[in-house]
Parts: sequence; C-alpha cells; structure tokens
Amino acid sequence: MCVVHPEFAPDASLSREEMEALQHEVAETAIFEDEFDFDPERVRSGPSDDGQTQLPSGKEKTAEDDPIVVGVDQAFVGEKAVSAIVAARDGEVIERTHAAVETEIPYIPGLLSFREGTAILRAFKKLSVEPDLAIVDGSGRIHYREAGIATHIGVMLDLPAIGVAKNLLCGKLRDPPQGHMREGERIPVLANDRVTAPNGTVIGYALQSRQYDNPEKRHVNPLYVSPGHRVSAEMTANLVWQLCAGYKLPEPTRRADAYADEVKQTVGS
DNA sequence: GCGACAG
DNA sequence: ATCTTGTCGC
Repeated sequence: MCVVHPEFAPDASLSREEMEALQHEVAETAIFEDEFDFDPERVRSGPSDDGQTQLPSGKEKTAEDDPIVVGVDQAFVGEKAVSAIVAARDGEVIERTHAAVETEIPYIPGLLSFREGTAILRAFKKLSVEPDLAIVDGSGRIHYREAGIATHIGVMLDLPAIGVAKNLLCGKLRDPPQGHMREGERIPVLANDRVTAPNGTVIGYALQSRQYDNPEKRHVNPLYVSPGHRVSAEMTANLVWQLCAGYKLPEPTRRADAYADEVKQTVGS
C-alpha cells in the first residue's frame, strides 16, 4: 500500500526538537473519532460461522466482504529492526510482509516511531492487499504528544489504526482497580499533565483481555489500548476485545509476533 | 534534584 | 525489545 503523507516520515536524523514538532503535526492530522468504512461488527478473531449466512435481501455474507485486519510487530536482530506484518480476513491469513532496517537511534520513550517507523513503513509498502485496520504494538493516543507509533503509522498511510501496549506510557486510570481487573473489564485512561490533550480527556483504555479464575494466586496485567487514527477510544476497546481469542494479546498481534520470530532467524544480524 | 519511562 | 531454565498453576 502507499504512503499518503510522506512529509511526516519518521526521519531518525532529525533533532529531538524537530521530532517532537513533527509529532505535534501528526497529532493535529490524526482523527480520534470513528471514521472508517468497514462494519466494526465484522471484525473478529476468527471465523464466526460457515460463511453461508443468508441475508433478507437474498445476498449472503462471505469472507471476501469482511474487513482486512493487519497485525504489526517489531523485533530486533543485532542492530537491525525487523518489522513483520500479517494480514488476515475472517481470521484467515492472506498475506505476510516484512522488512529489516538498520536502527539509527536508541530507544527513547516517546520517540519510538523514529526508531522503528521506517521498517514498518517499508513492510507496509510491500503489502499488496488493501487493509481496513491496523493493530500496532505500542501506543497510539496514549502518548505525551498524542502521537504514538500507532498514530504516526496510521496518519502516514491514512489507515484506521489502533495501538496495543503492554505497559502504560503516560496518562492515569480514571478508577484505579481495588485488586485485579476481571476479564473483559475496561477502565478509561485519562490525559494528565504529561499529555498535551486537555486534562481528563479519555485517551485510551486499560483492557483486561484475559484473567485467571483466581487472580489472588496468579494474575494477568491489562492491555493499554488507544486510538491510532480514525478510531475512537471506545471503538478501540471494542475492536481489540473482539480480536482476542482467549489469550492476552489480540490475534493480529500474536500472528505478527510469530511471524517476526520466523523472520528473525532468516535475517542475519 | 527526583521520578517517570511504549518497544 | 533482548539475554534465558526451570517452575508454578490451570
């Protein structure tokens, strides 16, 4: 697929100030509302039926009509950043692409897209199918300047995108849980002083995608999901939840994770 | 100065 | 993210 906003390219040679300025531009271009064409109810972790569902009009729903969801994950081999993308429709993998790019800068909280963005975009350019939604590992709006890696990628490609992180970069939970969250539970993540958005803005959700029966003994931490582009915070939580299939991470992410591992052993350092 | 800190 | 064996629990 093609880059729609090349002017937002995550150039690693920029100064820190320039990177932050670029992120502010990305955030201004980002849309944190539901502005996508696919039917959100047709986004799911896997086949929900035999694909023979009859509609009143006489037409029928087929997998070909389902939205294409891509999972994006990063891995490292020596000094190379490996980006893996797995596209699926109705839970069926239809294409996989990857790219390995030499890293130019170290990991800096808040500037992740400048370290891994180029590899991700290169992998996206190799993708022949046209995705409807991207699930990116890392934050989206849950970011100091509301421009996490999911937002940066989504805006550049003008593709609906969602950020799925295992840890909270910034922001604060509206209602801190007593003990551990129950499976399916979600708590709003609000903007605080460290975020450019007005204090109290819901910039994402803590989503308990999986939990053990007895959290006292053994428990799972929640996922921190946030809008990347063209998706609201509420819809973000709904879609990620629908993409989970009994594991902590949503299926698109798990598939990209596994593919990244495969690629790692293929690409030498 | 001290604390916070996606992957 | 990555370095890494065993081990606890469902």
